[in-house]
Amino acid sequence: MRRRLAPVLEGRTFTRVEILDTRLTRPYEPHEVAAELQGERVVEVDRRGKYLIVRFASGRALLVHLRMTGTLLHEPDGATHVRALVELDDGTTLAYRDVRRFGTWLLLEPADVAPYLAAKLGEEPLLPAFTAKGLGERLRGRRAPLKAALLDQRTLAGLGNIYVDEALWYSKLHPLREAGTLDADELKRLHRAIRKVLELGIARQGSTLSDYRLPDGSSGSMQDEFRVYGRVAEPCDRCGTEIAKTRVGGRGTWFCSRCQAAQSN
DNA sequence: ACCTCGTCCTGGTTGC
DNA sequence: TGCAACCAGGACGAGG
Repeated sequence: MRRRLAPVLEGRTFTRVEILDTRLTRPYEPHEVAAELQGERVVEVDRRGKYLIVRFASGRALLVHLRMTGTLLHEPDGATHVRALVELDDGTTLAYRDVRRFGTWLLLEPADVAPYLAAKLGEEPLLPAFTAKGLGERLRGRRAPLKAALLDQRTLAGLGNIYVDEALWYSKLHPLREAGTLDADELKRLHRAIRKVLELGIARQGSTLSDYRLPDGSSGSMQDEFRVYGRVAEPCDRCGTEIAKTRVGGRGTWFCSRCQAAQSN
């Protein structure tokens, strides 16, 4: 999304902003945020974890979190569930569509951007600084299920329910494994698997299960790469055992009970 | 400090 | 066929 949005937004000025959903900018007034955004010029579209960061020449930044069903559409054609509209100085329009209304827009002053993100997010798993050893340090002493620890954005940034299940399958680790008990080899496998699934997700441009779209309206294809997510009773691609479904931390959880044994290997 | 769970929200699916 | 109940989940606040 960031990669597709950057060429559309960078250098553009927000000439008119209309926020249609009062939930989007909570707790701030939609019309006040819209007024503040008007006239801002985009210098960069950045990303941190699951936040899109629209950086303006003023130093301020708009943090967009798409949550479940948010999408940013350039030149939308008859889109439904449009929650905000941005007119750009090249005459084109950016629409924010969000069926479930979980997404958020937060406009931050220059000094607040870095501290806000630092408080909410752990390391970026695709940067060189992210290591298996570092991952071990983040998990050390934690008694929560491994899956729950990985879904916590402060452990590392960017993994959601799909990517955690996929990463655990690749690393052959059980979702209920106590997070702090992984040995060096398991951490190495997990580290590799996390990078693999995120890189695959980016290459496939995300998973379109129903609502997710790229800014040009096209679909992602990561759903075609799923090894476990949503595949209950289908055979495991590695061993043929039927994929199991359970709940961990209130989330649907798919795994192979043979490949991902409860105990360490 | 850490952990778990309920809540928000809508539309698609399931079950009677 | 119609309608109610259920399911999907990221982040956050309450409570343990």
